Amino acid sequence: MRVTIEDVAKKAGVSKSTVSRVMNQNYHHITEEKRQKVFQAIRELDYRPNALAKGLKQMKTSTIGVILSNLQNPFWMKVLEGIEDLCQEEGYSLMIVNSRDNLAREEENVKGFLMRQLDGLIINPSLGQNPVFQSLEAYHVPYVFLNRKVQDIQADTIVVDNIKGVSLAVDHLVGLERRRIAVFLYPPEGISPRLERIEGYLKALRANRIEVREDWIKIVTNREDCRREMQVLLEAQERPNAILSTNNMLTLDILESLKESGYRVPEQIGVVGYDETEWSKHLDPPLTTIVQPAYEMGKAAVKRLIERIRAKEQKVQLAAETMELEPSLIVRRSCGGLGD
Amino acid sequence: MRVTIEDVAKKAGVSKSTVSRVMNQNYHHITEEKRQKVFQAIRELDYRPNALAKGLKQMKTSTIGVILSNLQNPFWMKVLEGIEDLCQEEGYSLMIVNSRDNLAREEENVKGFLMRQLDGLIINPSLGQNPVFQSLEAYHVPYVFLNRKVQDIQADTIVVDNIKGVSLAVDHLVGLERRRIAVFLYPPEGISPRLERIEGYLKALRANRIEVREDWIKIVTNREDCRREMQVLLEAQERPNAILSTNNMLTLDILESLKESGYRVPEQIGVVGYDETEWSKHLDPPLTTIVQPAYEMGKAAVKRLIERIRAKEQKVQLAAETMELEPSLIVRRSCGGLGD
DNA sequence: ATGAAAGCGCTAACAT
DNA sequence: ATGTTAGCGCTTTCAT
Repeated sequence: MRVTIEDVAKKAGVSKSTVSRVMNQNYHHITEEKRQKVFQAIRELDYRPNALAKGLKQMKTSTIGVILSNLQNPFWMKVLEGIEDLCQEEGYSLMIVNSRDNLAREEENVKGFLMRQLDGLIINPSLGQNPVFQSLEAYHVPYVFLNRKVQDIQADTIVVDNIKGVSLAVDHLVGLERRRIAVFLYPPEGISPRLERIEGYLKALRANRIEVREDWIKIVTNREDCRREMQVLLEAQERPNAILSTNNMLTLDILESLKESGYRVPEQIGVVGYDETEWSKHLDPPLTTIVQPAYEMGKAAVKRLIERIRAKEQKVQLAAETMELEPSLIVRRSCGGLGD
Repeated sequence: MRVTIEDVAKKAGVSKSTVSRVMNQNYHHITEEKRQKVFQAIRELDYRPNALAKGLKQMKTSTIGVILSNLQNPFWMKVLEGIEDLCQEEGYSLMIVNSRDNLAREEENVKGFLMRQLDGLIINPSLGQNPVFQSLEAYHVPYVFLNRKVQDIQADTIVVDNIKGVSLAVDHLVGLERRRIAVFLYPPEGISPRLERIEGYLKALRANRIEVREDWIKIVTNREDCRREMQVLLEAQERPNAILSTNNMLTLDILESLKESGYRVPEQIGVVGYDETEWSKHLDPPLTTIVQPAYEMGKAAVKRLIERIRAKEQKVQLAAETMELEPSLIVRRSCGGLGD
């Protein structure tokens, strides 16, 4: 059988409560002698308290659930690192799941977390609207949304300023006399960062007095699509001299499509990527990217979530907040102009 | 308050047991009428059973814990995908943690999982020996090791044939008349894949009647180190004409060091990487890599783990097994010879 | 076919 | 300072 608190109590010759108190540092005036006995028994039996029983009794699990929409994307791994670091510091364990941008999976994940009585949730929502999010409110579970804003739900949300990010890139390109800028993105589908990036693109062009060309806004769903659209773009009479990518996976497809078409970067066409990764500097050519503060984003989410958990414990209301972080730009060689 | 089984029972006008039976499809001859009532109550109250209570009672959680040593490495994300897919199919939830190759963190993680009464563990061990692994045996928790063999512990282990992997690479290089092969690796420190890859290197050289040069075996710990060792290598009188990397992160550092030294790949020196990634084909030049079947590895681990969980339930013994998967080679341009 | 009740392992209020 | 006990929410045996 498994070792329980009862076994420890017997071995130490004390009651369960005493063991419990020792375990939880409630040294409610416990004699040093008994304390030592308990410690010894715990060690000898290699006792580990049953977290289920403890959680059931205390109505809290000291565990935070994280639902990410895409674990393959290294951006999220950086975010996760921030989450992990702060959680560890604050004494929370983590339960991480991957919704893979799939509504059904996301719903499963939320339900699973709800049943497990997690203390709080950090969610990078798959798509605009998942009905299951309503349950979050009904269940009074503290939660924070990451990166994507969810319509019709008043909730804490940590985002990065996408308008600013894109404008950083556009201004950089314009500074290099590359004013003929096409943009590639995945289908917006109501997903806030995508919408905002396209909005930022339009705004930035306008600010630079560049006319918008609808046919230079390329919405693609996969590699094939990207390749096809790239061909259309490059075979047209008027060609862009720069491409703005809005996603780091998409950037790889763009680079590949360009390479296949025999286009040289940056000589014939410049490329700006979104999200800095380990390999950005190793691409051919090294990539100029818009950097989002991923690690900080993770930390910010945990910080806010813990505030919310505490507020709930103390039964105080907290208004929903949107926290916006600042992106920046790393200039490498993919847009030329750096004397190479 | 939270909705409990009692609330559902009251609302449906039945006992808790009946609700429980309906929930768990133990339709132990329950009248259709009551069943419907229960379903309705569940729906109206948006009831979700408390997993802690359920787990406590049933002594199982239907949850598998995964301890990975490095979430930053995309190789592990692929493994994770395999794990996720099979777990979902088999009705298990997942709890994923990141030990970051840190013994203390790993110990915390194992203990946490033990306390949470998870049904089984999949562990990519940080280092050769973690004393906490002894607890796994003592607690009779089913577990499987991934990728790294742990000494002195008889346990199921899923690995990839590293000797074969390296020999694939060496033979490829030799076929391209690149017989002067240096190898880079992280400090072996008793970590089996590292030891095996270096062993494979020695074996493969011998098989090709190439003399081993100790000074071409470079053990590095980080980027700086890699850069320094690369300089030593390239400034020597006799220089290698190929480099074998043994890790995908290390490959990036190698490429960077080479670039800094002004060396052209593959013209002056060929490079083979370990582990295929999204970006391998986008590197400069596109990278020839040894591919490990990551997804299959994840699936294999879960498959074996579930066998073990079942065996435990039925109280049958299972002998520890080591399952070895086969690597392969993707040839691109980083070793030249492909008519470019 | 269904309900009553015990009990999983723990904590915390209450008693001493 | 420490022990006794009730109870967290569920499943499951045992009655009926």
